[in-house]
Amino acid sequence: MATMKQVAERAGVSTSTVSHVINNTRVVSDDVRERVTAVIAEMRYIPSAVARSLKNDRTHTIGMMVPNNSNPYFAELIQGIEDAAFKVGYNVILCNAYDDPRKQAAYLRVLIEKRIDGMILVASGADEELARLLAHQQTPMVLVDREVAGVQADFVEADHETGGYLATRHLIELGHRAIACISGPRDLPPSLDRVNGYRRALAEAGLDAPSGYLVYSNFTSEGGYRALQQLLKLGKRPTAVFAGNDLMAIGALCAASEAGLRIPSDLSVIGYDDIALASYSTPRLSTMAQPKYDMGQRIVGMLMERIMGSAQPLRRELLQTRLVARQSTAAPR
Amino acid sequence: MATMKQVAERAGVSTSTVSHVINNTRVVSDDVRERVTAVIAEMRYIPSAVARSLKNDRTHTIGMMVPNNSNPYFAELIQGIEDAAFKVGYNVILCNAYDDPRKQAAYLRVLIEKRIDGMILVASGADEELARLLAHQQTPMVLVDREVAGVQADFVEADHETGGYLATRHLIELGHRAIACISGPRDLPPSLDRVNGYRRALAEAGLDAPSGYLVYSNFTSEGGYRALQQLLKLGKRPTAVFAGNDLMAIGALCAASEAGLRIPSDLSVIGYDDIALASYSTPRLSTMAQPKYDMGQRIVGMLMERIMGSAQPLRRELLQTRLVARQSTAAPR
DNA sequence: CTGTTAGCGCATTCAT
DNA sequence: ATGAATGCGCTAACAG
Repeated sequence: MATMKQVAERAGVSTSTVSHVINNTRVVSDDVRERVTAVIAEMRYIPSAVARSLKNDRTHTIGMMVPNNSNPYFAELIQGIEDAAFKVGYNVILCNAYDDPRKQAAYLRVLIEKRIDGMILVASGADEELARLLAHQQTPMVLVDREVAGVQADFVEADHETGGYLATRHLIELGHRAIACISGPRDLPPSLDRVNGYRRALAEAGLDAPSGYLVYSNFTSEGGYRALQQLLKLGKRPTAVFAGNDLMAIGALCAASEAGLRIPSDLSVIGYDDIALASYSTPRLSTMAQPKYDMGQRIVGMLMERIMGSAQPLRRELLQTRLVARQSTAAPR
Repeated sequence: MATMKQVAERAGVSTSTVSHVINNTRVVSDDVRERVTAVIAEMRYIPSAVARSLKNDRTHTIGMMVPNNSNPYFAELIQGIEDAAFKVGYNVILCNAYDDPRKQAAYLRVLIEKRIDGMILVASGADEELARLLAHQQTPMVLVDREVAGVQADFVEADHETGGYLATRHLIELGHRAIACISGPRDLPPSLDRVNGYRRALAEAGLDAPSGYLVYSNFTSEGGYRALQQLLKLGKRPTAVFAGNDLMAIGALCAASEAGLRIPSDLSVIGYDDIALASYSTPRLSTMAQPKYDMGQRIVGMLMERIMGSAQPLRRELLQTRLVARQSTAAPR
């Protein structure tokens, strides 16, 4: 791989001149500029970002840690972020923590070694190692969806409590009174916030939910499938279900269908996230849309401000979700 | 951020000694080793991979270019790759080309600047720039699913032709004779290979497909949805459909349902990929499973061999797909 | 308008 | 068993 020195020699100029024509950072005579440019093309010289980073103390790389890239919510979020980052000249290193705090800490360490300029963290639980690494680290960072104890950083999330509230309100307004909830893991704040919204809506409407109506599962289709099977065993079946994410809602749709229930006439189901496939499930899924694209934009925007050295106080951005009523919800019979 | 030099000073040793205790690369007295280790911990020193890369000419980073991370097939593939890479001490920089050859070329250039050790490319069309960059580049690379004209590199794919053939055979064996095909874009070889397999199976069974039975669309749910609507307008409706990927199959399921058709009694649908959600569509989707995890392992394995300097001839790995019969296919009435 | 030089943080050769 | 010195490829301050 050609180096700048070789280019300089071949063009009969100094490396600093080559550097300046590449970066347009000082005046260069047309004559010389042309010659250098020609040599660069001829030798197919491509500058080394590694050397440049060492010199400049900037890698133009950000790290993105997510629990699981296979969850379409994260995949879509990542895409928005990768997109926004590319536009401002940044690349993203993707890290799947698989909800394993140890793996997450190991990754974080590697990212710091690589001297990423900034970090986007959708945390998978926090262990000591993580907290310690983060505590003494001043790498610009924005936390998404999940705060980390003891870590001071900008934070972005879509209002889960209100989302859960609005989803449940939607069901109530359709006339449902027996409304169950399939929640994500009980140790994840976003899950709990959504459940809190669900509860608030019920309380406000003077409804009460039998204890069996709230079941915790994990954020997968299988989780939703099993949870609905469990709900269907109840003596008094719910007429509507609020699922903590679309994956679970789709699993619930599947279980309902296999149990011979018609959606939405026998059972209404509403999800959360509005992943791309929610528009094409059978039937099309009603859901609370998270502004994933907007979130990606803002997350990158906030991170860039920090990277550029903004010293403003920590920010918390609370975005709003939006009800998307499709075919999986209707009035009870 | 602390540097090795600072650590050395504080520990009262030379930088070379610090380097050696960190990398365990020469004998160091227990006394000194302990002292250095203590100072490292105390100063929270974390070595710079940037400087190390400049020196060693290795970044322990690979670039991964995909058309679109939001397609679950790619998301799951990425996950396997990222997983395998992590195990051997590599990170992956994710690049979404959005089927835009120009963006792809721009990304590639950046990756080369960053001196990635290897590249995994699921190409989005090839433009001149890409070919030129690649042609004169000896970065280890493995191509996935799509070859690039003029580029010599290892290649991995799951046998699309056989996959299409087996999917169609499955339908034929169930007794279908009017079998349509919803294909992906006509400019993508994997699409065409699957169509070829479809045709071969039909021919072998002595069946012919009216021209309207083959419709090209794009690899999204919406694409499948629209394509099925189009098929349903035909005078002689098919009794079964082979969709080029699961996203399209799920879109087709949605369209069929909205048209009042029952799956699989009125219409059988088989997809391709076996994305996680295929197990939980309504009804559960029959599909050709691509060995995504295995592919990820092999892709990374091959790439690592190249990175380690293996000089063996170019390889083509053709993995096999597997029929997963679920509830969306059955005998015609 | 252009060249010389120092140094970014580290690994490694050569001495001792 | 340890240290001094060099250079990886680049940018930028300084000099002319």
